[in-house]
Amino acid sequence: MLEIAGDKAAPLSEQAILCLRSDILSGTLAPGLQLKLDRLKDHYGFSSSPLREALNRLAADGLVVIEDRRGFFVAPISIDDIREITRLRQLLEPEALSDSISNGDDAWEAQIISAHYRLERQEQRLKNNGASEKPFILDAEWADLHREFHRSLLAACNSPKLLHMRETLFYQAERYWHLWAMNHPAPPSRGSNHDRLRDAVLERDIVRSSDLLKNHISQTTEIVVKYLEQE
Amino acid sequence: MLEIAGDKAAPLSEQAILCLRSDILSGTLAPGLQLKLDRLKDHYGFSSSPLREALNRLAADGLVVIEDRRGFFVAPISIDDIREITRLRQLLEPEALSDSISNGDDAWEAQIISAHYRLERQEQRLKNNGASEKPFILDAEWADLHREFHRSLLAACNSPKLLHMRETLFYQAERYWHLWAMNHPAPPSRGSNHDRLRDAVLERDIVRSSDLLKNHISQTTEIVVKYLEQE
DNA sequence: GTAGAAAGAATGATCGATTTTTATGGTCGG
DNA sequence: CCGACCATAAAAATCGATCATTCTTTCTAC
Repeated sequence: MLEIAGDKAAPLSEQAILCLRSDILSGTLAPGLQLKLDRLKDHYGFSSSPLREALNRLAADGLVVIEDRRGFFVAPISIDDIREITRLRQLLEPEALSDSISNGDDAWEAQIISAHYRLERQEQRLKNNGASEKPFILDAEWADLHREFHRSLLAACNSPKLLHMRETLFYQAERYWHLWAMNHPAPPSRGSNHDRLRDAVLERDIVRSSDLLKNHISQTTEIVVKYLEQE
Repeated sequence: MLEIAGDKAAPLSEQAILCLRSDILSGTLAPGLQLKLDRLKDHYGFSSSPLREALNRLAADGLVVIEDRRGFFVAPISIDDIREITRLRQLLEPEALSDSISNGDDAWEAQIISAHYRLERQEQRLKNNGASEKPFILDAEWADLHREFHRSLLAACNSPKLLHMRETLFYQAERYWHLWAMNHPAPPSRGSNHDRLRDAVLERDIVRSSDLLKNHISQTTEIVVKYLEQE
């Protein structure tokens, strides 16, 4: 049976999730904002049913909070919150990474190399583009590739639940990075982190790569927290 | 539609969650079963909108899986799955417990003592009731009290996200306990586990209580896994 | 002038019907 | 007898309208 392109349109509720998540992560929908269905309907063109479905699922990811009979709100942000996210990422990601390194095969390695290469290329492109004053994270393409690189590192972990939890935390953290980046023209300039991480993982050095990963997570969070504190 | 009770009625979608979760945990809705909306509508009396909302939220808890355009299914069970649940519980629960022990105040201690007392009383009642051949977990009241006791131990942990993750895992594990219990007339007879756990926690002994908790988790899982393997 | 009640508007929650998509069963040509 | 193909039935997805609750504003009484 041949696969025809037209058939596989995702359900509207899925599309709504993508739109909403994207706008929440980018801050277009500000933290704390009430998400009124009428507004969303007008803005996105989805009807209320798929929107409610999307909002319910995003609530599970911690990007939306539900207050019974009062509606949906973009999850608020706080220093405590990003600290919590960081702590859990530091607990879960090394666990997943250790698994992944133990189980990964050639295809897994290849995927990592590929993802890293694409990420690096995009960084080069951005640097040359005169947009060099803009932090990478603000570029949607970079954000996708960055997410994909980190995912590839853990892809051989055989615990779907662990990966899922880790993914929701990653999304939650991304929102803070955006927030920081929007107020900071200077790029983070910690480019070689990903290189070292990739190398340590490919060398199957669990201890070193876990440390690098934990440091990577800490560093990013510290930058964000410093910014939030001075607000 | 007459709603007699005052204004504090939960939304139908919330009620639907409770009904569905209860029936999934108890096995009334068997693992793997497709949850057709028409059937659910007839059986529970909710309309499709609240049902879909409930199913979406239960999917976030891992009790339901969604297949796009094909519907909702009760999450399947497997040995790998319970092992995964167990592994994550062993990772998260000690982390939360350590927090809780560090932060807990008198009210927290009192809550633990109270929850433990109520659990023990219910166990006594069940033992005397001639239903002594039935594992405790099959008694809905016991299951609630048991859940509450474990929750109380961790209640002083200051990471809501951690507690939430831990809670979803606990629910997922409960389903396996039920499954085992339905095929085993003999009670588990590991009664003093909870006593020791309570004492260690109240003594603020993080190491010992973490060990006890991890053992408690392992023991239960091993029983379940042994049962599943012989199937 | 202010508190409290009540009307009105806004919005979430729910429903029943309609539209799309998937599953099923039967027929035909090989 | 097997597999591709169509027709039909089943079910999910979606929609637009209605119902119920919460929020806002207005009005009245003190």
